[in-house]
Amino acid sequence: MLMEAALTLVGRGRHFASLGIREITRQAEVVPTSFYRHFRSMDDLGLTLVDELGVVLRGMMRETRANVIHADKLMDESVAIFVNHVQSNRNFFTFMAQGLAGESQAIQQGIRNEMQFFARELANDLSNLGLLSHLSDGDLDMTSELVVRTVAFSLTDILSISAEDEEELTRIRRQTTRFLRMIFIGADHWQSG
Amino acid sequence: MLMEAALTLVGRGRHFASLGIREITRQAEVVPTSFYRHFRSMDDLGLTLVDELGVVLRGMMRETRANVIHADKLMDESVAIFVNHVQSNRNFFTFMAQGLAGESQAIQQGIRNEMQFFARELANDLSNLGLLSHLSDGDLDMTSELVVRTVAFSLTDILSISAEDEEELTRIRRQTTRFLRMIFIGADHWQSG
DNA sequence: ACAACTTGTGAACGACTGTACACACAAGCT
DNA sequence: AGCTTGTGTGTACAGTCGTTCACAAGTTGT
Repeated sequence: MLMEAALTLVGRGRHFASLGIREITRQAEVVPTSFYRHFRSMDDLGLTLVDELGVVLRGMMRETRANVIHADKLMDESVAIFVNHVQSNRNFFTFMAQGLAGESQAIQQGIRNEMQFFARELANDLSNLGLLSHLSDGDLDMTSELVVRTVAFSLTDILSISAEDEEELTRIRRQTTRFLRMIFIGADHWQSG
Repeated sequence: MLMEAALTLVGRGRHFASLGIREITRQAEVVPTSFYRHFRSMDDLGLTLVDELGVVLRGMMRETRANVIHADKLMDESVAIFVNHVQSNRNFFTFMAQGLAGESQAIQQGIRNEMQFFARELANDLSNLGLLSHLSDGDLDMTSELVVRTVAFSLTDILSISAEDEEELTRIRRQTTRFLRMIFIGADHWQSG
C-alpha cells in the first residue's frame, strides 16, 4: 500500500515534503509507474492521508467518550488515551505534526480543519457533561481550542523522544495534564463578556 | 548569501527539508560548488539558521521588555510586538515553525532549546515584575512554558494567512490575547503543591 | 464467452541531483 | 615580494528524479 509506505518513511524520520514518488513506490515494492494508478500527485496522496487521519482522530474521540465517565479523572484519563493513541499510530501523528507547517497549503488546511472539528466536538462534550456551564458558547469554543492546541503541542514532545522511553513519557503525560488543569482553572474563573 | 537564499525559498512556500544544495546556490546566484565553502551539509546550514533565529528571538525579548512597563497592558502589547516581529521576519519564523517537526533532529532540538530559553526568561521577567508571586519556581516555569507554546502555535496561524490580511491578523491577535488571559487567570488561582 | 476496467510492468526520455577536482583571483601577513 | 587563506568558477560523473507510453494479467459485469 502506497499510503502505508509513505507513513513508514515518515516514521523513519523523513519529512513528507521531501519524499519522492520513486522513493515511495520503492518502499511499497512496486514499480514507479504504479503510483499514478492511485494518486495524481504527492499532494493527492497527502490529502488522502489527512482523510485517514480524520478516521484515527474520530476513533480516539470515541474511545475517550466511552472511558471518561467521572469528571474528576477526566484529564488524566483523556491525556492517557491520547498518549496511547499516539504511540500506536506514531507514523500517522508524525505526519500530522509535519503537516501543520508543511509545504502543501491544502494539507495544512486539512489538518487544521480536523483540529477545529475536534475542538468543536470537545466543546459539545463539555457542554453535555455540564462542565464550564457558566461560559458563553464562544468562550467555551475558545477554551476547547486552547485545550486542543496544548495537546497538539504535546504531540511534538512525544514524537521527539524514543517510543520506549517510559520515563520521559510519564513526564510528558504529567506536564500535559498540568497544562490542561491550569487552563480549566482559568476557564472556571473566566467571566464571559 | 546562502542563508538568505534558503530563507527566501522557505518564505516562498517551500519546506526546508525539501531544499537542495543546487537549488539554494541557484537562488543565491552562485555556482553549486560554492556551497561547500561555507557549509558542510544542509544540516549545517540549518543549524546556523537556528543560531540566527536565536538572535531574532533575543531581539524580540529585548523590545518586549523595553515596551511593557504597565502590567495592565502587558498581554496586548506583548502579543502585538510578537505579531510585528513575525511580520517583519516572516521567513525566519516560517523556518522555525517548519523546524519544530522537521526532519533533522538536531535542528528540531535547537529550536526546542530556543523556546525553552525563552520560557525561562519569561519566568524570570514575571518574577521581577512581582507577577504570579504566589507560584513556586516550578509552577512559574510551567506557566511560562504554556504561554510560550500557545504563542508559538499562534505563529502557525499567522503564517497560514496572507501577510496583508489585516482583518484576519487582528482576529489572531485577539484570540492569542484571550488565550494568554485565560492562562494567567488559571495561574492566578493555581495552588502550588 | 466476451468486453470493460483496474492494477501492475518494463523500457525510455530529458532534466536534475550531490559531490569531486583542478584552477583563478583577491586579501592579509611576513 | 612571496606565501597562505578564503572564496568563487568550470567541468565532469554517476546516480536519481518525474513522467510518458505500450503492453500484460487479473477481476467484474453481462
